[in-house]
Amino acid sequence: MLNMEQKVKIFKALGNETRFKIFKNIFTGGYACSIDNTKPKDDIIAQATCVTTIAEHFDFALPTISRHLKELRDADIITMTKKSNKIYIEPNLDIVKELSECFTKLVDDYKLI
Amino acid sequence: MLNMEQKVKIFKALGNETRFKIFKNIFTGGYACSIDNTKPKDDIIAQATCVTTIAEHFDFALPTISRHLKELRDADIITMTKKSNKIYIEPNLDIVKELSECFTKLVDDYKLI
DNA sequence: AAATTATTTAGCTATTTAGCTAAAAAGACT
DNA sequence: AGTCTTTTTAGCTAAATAGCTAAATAATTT
Repeated sequence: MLNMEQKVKIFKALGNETRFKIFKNIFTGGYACSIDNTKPKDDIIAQATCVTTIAEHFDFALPTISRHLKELRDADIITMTKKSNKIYIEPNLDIVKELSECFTKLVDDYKLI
Repeated sequence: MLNMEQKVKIFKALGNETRFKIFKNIFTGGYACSIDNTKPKDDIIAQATCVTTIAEHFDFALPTISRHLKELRDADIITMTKKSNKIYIEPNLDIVKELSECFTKLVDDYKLI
């Protein structure tokens, strides 16, 4: 279960327009499933999400995007996997699922008060 | 439906330890259901959540708590209702529910990719 | 009308954040 | 070895944030 500190970190990470958009892009970009574990490791599609690919969708300098990605990774809502000199990025479904359950529980529990 | 700007605002509001704790306190404090609309207006319990009551749970000055509450209200995740010279505070269940559904949808949709 | 209670506003300071450019690091390719 | 690609680190600045105290506002009570 996510502790409070982890939750606050996630909210802080998503509480910035640029990072929110990056996160959304990673989640819904279509090319996001670059290296998921159910596939053989060398099955990486051409447009797989790496830092540069993501940065192309934004009007900020590459290091800025790199820093934002670091923050999303520190909050554990994305994963970054190095393969050769690129870094492949995916959403961390498990954590997002946990967060989702937190909210569901919060709302459900409140109905009992 | 919550638009992006609203979501970012909510995340920013919850992405601070103090505000997160305040929010949690409002949600789970037990005295939170002070003036819900299903009850007659004068049925306000003695310990109903008002700014001072909340502030008592924290080691920060009252104006600091007041500002944090304003931010939670601006993010629309709590309501603040003035009655005589006190302000009664409650979670905004509708918005929290919407947020909850967002996450559920995000996770569910991703499974289809 | 004066005092008390509850809350916000104003104005300050220290810290953090978000952006930038330039340079460094780590691999891969020729 | 040298070059190209990908990403991070360093170091800077402007703006935002989170805390404080003192003062203002608004309503109630005496």
